Amino acid sequence: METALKEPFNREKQFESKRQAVILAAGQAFRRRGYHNASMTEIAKTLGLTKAALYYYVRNKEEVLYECHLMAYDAMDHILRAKHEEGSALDRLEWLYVEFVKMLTASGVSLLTDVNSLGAENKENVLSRRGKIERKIIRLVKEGQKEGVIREGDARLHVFFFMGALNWLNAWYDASGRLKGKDIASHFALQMRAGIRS
Amino acid sequence: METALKEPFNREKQFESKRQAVILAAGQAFRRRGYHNASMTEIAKTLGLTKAALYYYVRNKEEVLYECHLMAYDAMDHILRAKHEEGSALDRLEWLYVEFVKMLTASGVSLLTDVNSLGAENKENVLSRRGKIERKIIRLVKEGQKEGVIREGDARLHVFFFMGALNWLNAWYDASGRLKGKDIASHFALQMRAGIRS
DNA sequence: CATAAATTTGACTCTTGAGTCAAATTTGTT
DNA sequence: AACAAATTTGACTCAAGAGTCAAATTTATG
Repeated sequence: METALKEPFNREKQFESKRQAVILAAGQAFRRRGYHNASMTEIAKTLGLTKAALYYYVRNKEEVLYECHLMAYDAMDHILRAKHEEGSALDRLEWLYVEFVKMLTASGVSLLTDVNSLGAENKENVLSRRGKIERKIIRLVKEGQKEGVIREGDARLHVFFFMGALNWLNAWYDASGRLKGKDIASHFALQMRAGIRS
Repeated sequence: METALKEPFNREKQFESKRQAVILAAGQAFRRRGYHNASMTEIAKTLGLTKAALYYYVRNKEEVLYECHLMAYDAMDHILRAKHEEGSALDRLEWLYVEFVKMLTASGVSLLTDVNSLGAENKENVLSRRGKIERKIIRLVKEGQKEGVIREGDARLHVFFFMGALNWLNAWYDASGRLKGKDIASHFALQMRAGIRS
C-alpha cells in the first residue's frame, strides 16, 4: 500500500515540483537578463546544478520559456476565477488588479513579454492565452461602462493602458528595493481606477 | 567652392543619413522580433543590402542597439525641450504625453526595453539617459502636486504607471491597424490625466 | 573616359551557447 | 549489503549568426 500507491505518486510529484522550480528560476533569469542573455548553464548554476541536469527536467530552452508564460497566465487565470462578485464592475476590476500586482511582486512568477523567441505553435498558444485574459478584462470594463461606473471610450484601449503598467513593472520592480509590493498594488489600483471611472 | 566646401559636407551628410536609416530599420526589426531574433542579415535585406554592407555604416550589432535607444531618447528630449510653459503642470504633462505617443506611433522610432544586451558602458549610458527623462517627468508631477492639481502620493509611482503604457505600446501597436496614433494619444492622455489629477 | 573615392559583396572565420549521451553517482527498497 | 531506479555529470557535437576582408562594382569629378 505504502509503496504501491503513495510512493510512485510522490515520485512524480517530486519530479514535477523540481521541474516547476526550474521553470521559476529560469523565468526570473529571463526577466532580469532577457531570454537570450540568460544561458541554460547560468540558470542551472543558480539551482546548484549543471546544464545537463536541467535537460532531465525539460526538453529544450524554448519549452522553458513557453512554460514561464503559461505559469504567469495560470496565476492570472487563478485570480480571475477567484474573483468575487460583490460590488460594481469597477470594484471587481480594482480587486483583480490589486491581486495581479501582488502576485507579480510576491510570487516570483514573471510576466514575460518575449513571445518572438517561441516557435510558431507555442507563440500562438501564448498569444491566445493572453488574448483570453485580456478579453475577460475588457468584458469587465464594458460591464462597468454599461453600469455607468466606467467612462465611455474604447474598452480595449482602457485595458491596454493599465496592463502596460503591469508589464513595465517586471522591468523595474526589484523585490529587494524599498517599495513594498502591497504599496505598489494599492497605488497602482488607485491610479488605474481613477483613470477610467466616470 | 562648390566642391571644396559643399561636396564633402554633403558626402558626410549622406553617409550619416544612410546610417540613420540603418539604425531606424534595425530598431523596427528589434521591436517587432526582439534584438537577438533579428539578424543583421535580415535587417540588411529590408534595406536591399547585404550584411557586409551594414558593417560599412556601423561597428557592430550592439552599437546599433545602443543607437536605437539613443534615437528614442533624443526624440523624447526634443519634445521635453519644446514643451510650452502655459497651463498647469498637469496640462503641460498631458501635452508631453500626447507628443510622446504621437512620436512613437508616427515617427518609426522604437522605444526598446532590452538594455541587457548592451555592454556595461552602453547600458549605463542608456539607463542614465532614461533616468534623466524620468526625473524630469517626476519633477513635473511634483510641481503639479505643489500646485494642487495632481493627487498626492509617490511621484515616481505615478510616473512608472503611465510610462508603462508607453513601453507596452511598442509591443502591441501596429501602424497598419485600425487604431490611429492620434486617437491613441488622446485616449491615453485622458486616462493618464484622470489617473493622477486631484 | 580615366581615375580615385565611396560603396557593396561573396566567401570566408570564429565564438557562443544549445543540446546529447554514456558513464558515474545518489537514493530508496528489500 | 545489493540491486534498481532516479538523478547528475563531464565531455562532447553542432548550428547559427556575428563579424572580416580582399576584391568587385558603382559614383562623382576633372
